[in-house]
Amino acid sequence: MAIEIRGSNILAALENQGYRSTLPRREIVENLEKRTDGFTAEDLVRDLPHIGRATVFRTIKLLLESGIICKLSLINGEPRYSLAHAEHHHHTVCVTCGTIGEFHAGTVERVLRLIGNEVGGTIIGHRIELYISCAKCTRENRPIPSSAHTHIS
Amino acid sequence: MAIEIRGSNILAALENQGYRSTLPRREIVENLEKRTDGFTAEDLVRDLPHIGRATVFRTIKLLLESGIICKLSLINGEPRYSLAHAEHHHHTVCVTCGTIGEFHAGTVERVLRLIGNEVGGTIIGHRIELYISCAKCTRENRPIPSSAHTHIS
DNA sequence: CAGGTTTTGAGACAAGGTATCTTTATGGTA
DNA sequence: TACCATAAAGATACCTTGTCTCAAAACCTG
Repeated sequence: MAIEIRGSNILAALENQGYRSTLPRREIVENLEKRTDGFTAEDLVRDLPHIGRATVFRTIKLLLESGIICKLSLINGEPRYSLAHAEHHHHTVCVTCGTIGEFHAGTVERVLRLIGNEVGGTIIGHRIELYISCAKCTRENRPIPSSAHTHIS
Repeated sequence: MAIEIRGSNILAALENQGYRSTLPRREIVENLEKRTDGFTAEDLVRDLPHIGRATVFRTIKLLLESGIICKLSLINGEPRYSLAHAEHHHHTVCVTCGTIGEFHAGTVERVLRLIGNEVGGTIIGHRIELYISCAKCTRENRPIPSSAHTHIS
């Protein structure tokens, strides 16, 4: 039931922006609402083989622009999408199992704003990803890929 | 002269890691040292047509792993490389002209460390990009592409 | 300068995404 | 409810950013 409500919310959000509620869009939204972790565009393509690849990508773009999903990078740069649970937030990404979490930190935002002012010009926004080995992977002693360290600034 | 010295430093760094100092590598290093802003792999390929594309990408990888250059994302996700001027730092990226700057903020690092601890697990690293309209673009009233706002979390 | 190892270049391949073009679905309206 | 203008879908070609393979060339060391 909760899912039903959520689904209609997302579609309603799209409709409010002037987009039509079509069958492919409904199926894509329904599919990604079942997901509790990051996913790729190809995941959706595989799951919904009767929907064209282009449509999947177009819908992803729409959902990104509406802030319903976010796009983020694994430590090696691979893209992942994830449902947005909060208004403004960033992601923790486990480098070994790929699990994605959300966090928000006012302090970081404030500091970035200060830096932006120092640099001069106008702040548009920022991108932050925090790479971790998650609690579970750490507990299970899952090895950190050595390549991990070469990927981050 | 300064460039000469720098060039040999970079090549020396590669040699210290067991890599050979070859003509293509020397030319690539020389080329990217002339650059004062972000560049793409294709920029190098175009500039050095007698060097194979694979070699350019292989050398970029080497330089990334040695921390000599960094890889970052424009606001739309397009990759850019830039010479690393400081040990650990992040980048400001102008969304209108693409100019790239560096900054370092201990506060941000500290806060991210705290967040990592809260989440549990082990911190591996982070990625931060601060998107701005740089001082020059702001002064000249260069319009922010509206798409800019749809690309950031 | 011979020999073993690294590196290169050419080109095929792969992932992730966009553009184009024709056909189909949708939603408003008579 | 049927009609119509328009938005969206599907198929497919294409693009960008890389990576892989494999034979040939370049390096270094003795």
